Amino acid sequence: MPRPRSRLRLADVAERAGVSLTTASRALAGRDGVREEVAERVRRISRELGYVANPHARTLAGGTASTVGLIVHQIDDPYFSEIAGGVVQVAGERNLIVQICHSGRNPRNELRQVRHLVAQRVGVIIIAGSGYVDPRMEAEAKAELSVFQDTGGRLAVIGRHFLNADAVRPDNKGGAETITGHLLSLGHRRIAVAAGDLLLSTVADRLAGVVAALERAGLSSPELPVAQAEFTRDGGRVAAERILRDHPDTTAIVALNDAMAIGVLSALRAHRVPVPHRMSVAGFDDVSFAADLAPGLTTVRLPLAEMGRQALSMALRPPAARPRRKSTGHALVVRDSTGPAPSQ
Amino acid sequence: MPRPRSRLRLADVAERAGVSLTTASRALAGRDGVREEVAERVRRISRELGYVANPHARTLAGGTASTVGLIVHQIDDPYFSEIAGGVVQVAGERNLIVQICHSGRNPRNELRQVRHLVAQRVGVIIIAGSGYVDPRMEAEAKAELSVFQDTGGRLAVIGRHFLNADAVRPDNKGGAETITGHLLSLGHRRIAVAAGDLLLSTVADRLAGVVAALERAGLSSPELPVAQAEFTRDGGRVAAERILRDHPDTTAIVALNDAMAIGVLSALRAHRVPVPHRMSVAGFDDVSFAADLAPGLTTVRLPLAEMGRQALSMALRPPAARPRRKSTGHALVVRDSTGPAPSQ
DNA sequence: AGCGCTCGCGAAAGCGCTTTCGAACGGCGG
DNA sequence: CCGCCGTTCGAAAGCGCTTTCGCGAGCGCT
Repeated sequence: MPRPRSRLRLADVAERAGVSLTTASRALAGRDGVREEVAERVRRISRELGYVANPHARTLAGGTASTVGLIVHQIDDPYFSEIAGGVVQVAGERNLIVQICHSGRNPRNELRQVRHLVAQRVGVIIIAGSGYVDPRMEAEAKAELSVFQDTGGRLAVIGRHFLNADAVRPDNKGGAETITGHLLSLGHRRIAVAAGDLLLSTVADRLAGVVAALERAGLSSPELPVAQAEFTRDGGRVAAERILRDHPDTTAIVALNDAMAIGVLSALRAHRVPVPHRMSVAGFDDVSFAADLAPGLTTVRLPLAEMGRQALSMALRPPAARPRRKSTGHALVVRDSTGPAPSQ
Repeated sequence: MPRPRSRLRLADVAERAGVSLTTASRALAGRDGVREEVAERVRRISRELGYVANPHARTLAGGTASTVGLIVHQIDDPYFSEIAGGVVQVAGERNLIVQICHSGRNPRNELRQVRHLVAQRVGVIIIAGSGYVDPRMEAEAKAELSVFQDTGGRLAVIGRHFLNADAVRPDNKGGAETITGHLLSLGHRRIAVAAGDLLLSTVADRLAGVVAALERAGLSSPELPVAQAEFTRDGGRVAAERILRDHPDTTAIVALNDAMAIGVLSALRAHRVPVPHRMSVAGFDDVSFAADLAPGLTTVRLPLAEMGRQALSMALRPPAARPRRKSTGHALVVRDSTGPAPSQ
């Protein structure tokens, strides 16, 4: 589909302002070497004409696009959509454009998306969501991203480890310790975990937190029942079924994210297991509607939107000598899905 | 941040293949005028070298970017993130890039985003979410979008009216009639509505459906209590408060989307109004976690992800003479938030 | 053999912008 | 009054790609 020539070029603005293309460019870019009076005139004319630069031309000439690539596992997962909300907000304020890609929790796919973004010459890449402990994939992605950084690209990651990248890191281990401690203090001793793929670093970290809390309480962790399934609502359902079957005397389930917790609650409802009287359920993330579930979900609050905002803000700051780390706080949010352990 | 020259140019591929730039370009684009044997060689070399075209150069030279712009009110609203999920999925399959913008339900902002996308030379724009009945704004946006279409851009809208655009249209009126009918059949007569901004076409359409159902049942609609507030969870809370205060004998509230329904439920819980025994609540959209609320939300199911998929697929098909319309089905989903009207 | 075709390919002209390099100008000291 | 410098601006060279135009070769035809 052939498009007619662009509607309004910088040359048009320059002509109207009675200056050269060069001067117009400099004026609008705020470069110096242009008398303030002239610059102002160019800006005014540009505004009057409604001129908007062609970003492709700009990128081609200049090197880097004013675009940020955001890689999430799945945008319709509230965890990611809330993070994305934060990213899009900051981007909007700075007139940047956000490109969204799904990695679908698939390392190969993620690599592909990274390649895509690099080919696009985006200026910033933000990767949200856990990395894979799978070393081979991780290595390939790392290689690709290092090239990206070496050529001036800015990288920030949320909730995963990555050498040389600015990182926003929720305290997964600490949060898991906190919530496990909450259950212990309610008297629970037979605790089970609904976990996602253990190769996901987030899952591994949170699980480590649960184990740490149990050990600190003097409970031997080797026998900790860990039901591994997808890190989603359906996975939570599956995990809960398995726990009910294999460890029927469990009194509390820690789901390693809210999505799984929802699945767990749903499975428990199907099995007519009263929550929290017979079984306590805890989640992690505090996605926006955790409060509205039946029953309200006790969980660990992570400032998701804020994390997205911080990631982009960090990436946008001039590159530091050493990668920045921003640890986010977490807070225990007690609602109705947890209660005292049944007195047996 | 100056970037070194691109890693690999089409010229490099052409040289290695022993053909001219022109031929290489044609070969990779699948244009004819190049012997199959030569084309195959170019493709092979390109693959071996891992060549990826610079999309900005391509756009600049060619006219249109292989990018789709998606305008949503707010990406962390499940209604939109589920739609976005569908769009991103189809885009991923076709190697397109999705750019997300927030309009924040603000007409002026939406216009700004449209301008931005047009300036970006995106090939496709998808606008999700209701339009504004505000004629002035709408007119400006229409002008902008018409230019976009005239210059070969493809436009699709979801859930709003727009001349000349392919559209995916949930049956807002019909769905609202259905759910109102459900409440009527449960014996409710004093029904109130929690509505968003009436200037939003979605709100207007759904409200019309409620009114139509009531009129068909012989109930005079002029006295229908309509509490207008933001089209969000908070708005739902506000609307519920107002309904409880001004129309204390109401037995059922129709919220015009699930977000408001959640707010309504939350307000009712705060006021200790038992749902559904004292008050039935119905929503609209069936966002993914409506089933997990307390109590499970009776609502109208819209195939949100599918709507996103359809919108992009439609926009990608070669332009038709007349704009395409795709009406989506809807289904009443009865859960626990609605029940028989209290016997007074 | 000579003519006009078609077919396959390459040279070159942009697309709209940024940036380098050099020109013009005015002010200054010598 | 001349030369030098700093400042302000413009001409032009790309950035990497697509596309128009034209050339030359090979074909069938008269």
